[in-house]
Amino acid sequence: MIRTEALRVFVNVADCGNIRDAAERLFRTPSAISMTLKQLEEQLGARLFETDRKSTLTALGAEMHTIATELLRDHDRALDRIEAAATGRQGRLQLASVPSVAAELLPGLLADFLTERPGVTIELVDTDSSSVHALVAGGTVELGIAGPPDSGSGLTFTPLFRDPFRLVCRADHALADRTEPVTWDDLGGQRIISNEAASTIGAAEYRALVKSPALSARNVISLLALVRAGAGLTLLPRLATVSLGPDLRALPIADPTAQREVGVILRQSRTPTPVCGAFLDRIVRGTRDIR
Amino acid sequence: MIRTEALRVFVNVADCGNIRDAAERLFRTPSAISMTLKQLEEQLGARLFETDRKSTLTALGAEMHTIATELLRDHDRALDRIEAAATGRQGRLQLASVPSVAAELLPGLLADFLTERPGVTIELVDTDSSSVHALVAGGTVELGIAGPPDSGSGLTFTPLFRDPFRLVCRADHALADRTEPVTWDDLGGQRIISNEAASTIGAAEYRALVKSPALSARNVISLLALVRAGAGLTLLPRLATVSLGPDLRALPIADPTAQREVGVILRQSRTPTPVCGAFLDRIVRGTRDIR
DNA sequence: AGGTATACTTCAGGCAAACTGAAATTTAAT
DNA sequence: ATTAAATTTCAGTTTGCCTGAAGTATACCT
Repeated sequence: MIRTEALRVFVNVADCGNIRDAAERLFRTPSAISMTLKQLEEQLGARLFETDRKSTLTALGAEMHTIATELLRDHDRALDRIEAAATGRQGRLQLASVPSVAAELLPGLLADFLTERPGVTIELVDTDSSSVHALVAGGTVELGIAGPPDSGSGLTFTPLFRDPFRLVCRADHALADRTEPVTWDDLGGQRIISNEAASTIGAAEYRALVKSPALSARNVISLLALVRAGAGLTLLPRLATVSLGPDLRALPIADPTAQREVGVILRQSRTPTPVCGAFLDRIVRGTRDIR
Repeated sequence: MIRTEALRVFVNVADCGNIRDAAERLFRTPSAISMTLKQLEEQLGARLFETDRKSTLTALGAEMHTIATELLRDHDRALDRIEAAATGRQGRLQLASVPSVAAELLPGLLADFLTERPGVTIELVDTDSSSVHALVAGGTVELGIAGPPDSGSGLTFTPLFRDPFRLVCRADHALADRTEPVTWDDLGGQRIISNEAASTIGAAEYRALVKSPALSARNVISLLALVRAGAGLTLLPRLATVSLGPDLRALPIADPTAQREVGVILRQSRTPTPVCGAFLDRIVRGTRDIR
């Protein structure tokens, strides 16, 4: 069997015009090169060089040189692609995230990641937590960033950080200038606009506040528009409130259980691609301080 | 370094869906396959199969499978081309020959040769002996079939057979019905049309006959046309006379030195291509009986 | 032409890598 | 739970490449 490395030896000797220089290039001794060349010629049953001074190729040698050079080029290129795919230097990363993380955390992380890995392509979908779960479960997206999924969904959840809810109200609202954290009692009689993120709040007091089907919104933009319009108040994770306008306030809440958990969603028994794995490391490192 | 054979192992296992079958295909034991696979995953730093039952690939494994399959296809194809070139199964053979050999001997040999080696291309030039030498010396053609070249021309000559000259005359010529071989004396007073082949005849008597610049022709067709027209007689190698029409005769010549030597012309210190080498064998075998 | 330097090949020994067969472990199935 | 099958691990052997030294051929120089 003709070894690829024997062809590489041949091409190098042909290019150098002598064994000594080729040996140096290949970090071998001349004797090793000589033996490899001899073996190659035996396997082919024909000579590749005119004399044993390797300065001139036979006709077959010249033909071989063309074919082997091409072979090695393709070979090295393919091996590089494999290497790139395996180390995550190259590949496609499809991910879905809840909007707050997508807007506040991911941009910086993704920008750095792409700069380090020019061969990587990223596709980001931002949507609510349950859609993130669905996209990961369905394989549309490899990685999700959202709250914990239902058990038995075939998904794994790796917690990243916890994020306390805040009360969002207009700057001219009665509660806006409170210095103390807001209690559930403070919200008695207020109209609360429910939303998907806040629905994970387990506190019975909150449940009572949003029990009746008053008003709810799915999208953060419309949610805030409703608050701005004076339609009511809402609760949002802290991260979703960092870029509110001057006309709105985000007030801490006294109940420490009013928080959401954000983590990474993956499909069970699906080894992540190397790109995904690398980005995962990056996310964990990038959110360690928030935890 | 990732070996090509390791990739072949991987692709086979992926295709078979298990190690045992792949081991059988590759004439290895399952343990060898297992170790190669393990080593490959270590070199990549990532898993290629989801479980250690090799039935499902990871995302990286699937990507690798695509790349590696393509790599192996190209690799095997290139190696086959090399093999074909080295064994003369494929390639181009450019050869030049004197017309008599080209017309009488080569057609059969070439036809057989091409049937055995479908990948081979042949280009045949037929011209006079000295042009054959020039074409070989100039590299236009790799192999020549002709008389011996001048020494010092950088050509090698391998004798194939000797071919006695015959006297060509019209069927109604006075000499046409002779039963005895023709002597130089018989030709006294006859007009001899000289030609390149006959100019190698060394006999002083013949030299005397064609000394004065009477008539000469280069091409066999025109030479015979002249004889037919009654312009004179000529001497041609026996091989060139086997297909004369009924109106011409080819008479043996008494002088045993009136013969030409035909052989193979190659460039000195140029290793013949494998196709050429193979055809050379064929010529030698095909002309052994004539010698 | 002869001597010398250079280039290549050959040889023997060392060493690393790969393969085999047996035993252990893991996984799937009844 | 037990059994059967598949895979991995382990130890030992073999294979084959590489090195360094010695030998041979070639080219260059005087």
